Amino acid sequence: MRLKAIRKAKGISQLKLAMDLNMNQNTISRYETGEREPGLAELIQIANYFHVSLDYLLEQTDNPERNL
Amino acid sequence: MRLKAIRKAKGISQLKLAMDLNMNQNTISRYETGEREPGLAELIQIANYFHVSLDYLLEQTDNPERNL
DNA sequence: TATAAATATCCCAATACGGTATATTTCGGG
DNA sequence: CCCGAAATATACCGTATTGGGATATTTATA
Repeated sequence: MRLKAIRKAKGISQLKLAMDLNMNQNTISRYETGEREPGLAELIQIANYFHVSLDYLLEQTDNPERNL
Repeated sequence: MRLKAIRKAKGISQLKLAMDLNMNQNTISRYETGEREPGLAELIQIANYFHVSLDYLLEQTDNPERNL
């Protein structure tokens, strides 16, 4: 999860992000420390919030040959 | 999850996929029916197996303006 | 250095997960 | 058509993982 870096790049706090996404601050913290994993719904919410792709968020080097 | 469609396009069975990924056949079935959600590790395994992006696998319309 | 903001951790009940086993559906050959 | 086999879905169950409230710790600022 590249969450922490992305969030900081946007200069927003865990708390604000959490509130915007109707989550708990500690949940965000746990995602960032890797103590917990987000479900797919949360993952997508986060990606959409920051306008980043899931591959980017999950640090997948975008595979050049893909989709189908 | 666009898993079922992708898998069928490649013409492989749930069982073969499951064995290739060291998973159980019913686990694949559950992902496809939506009864269960894969964790991030499984998700990435599957995307890599089929050489598709996570966004594609999760039916995210690749956001044109993205990644930072 | 005191206070506030930001982030991490503890404990817990609830849920979601995967495995084995089994049922159901799909499909090709006779 | 019908039967058997392959493919897929469902039931049950023990366990692991999750998120929330509360709180501790760290970081920043005045």
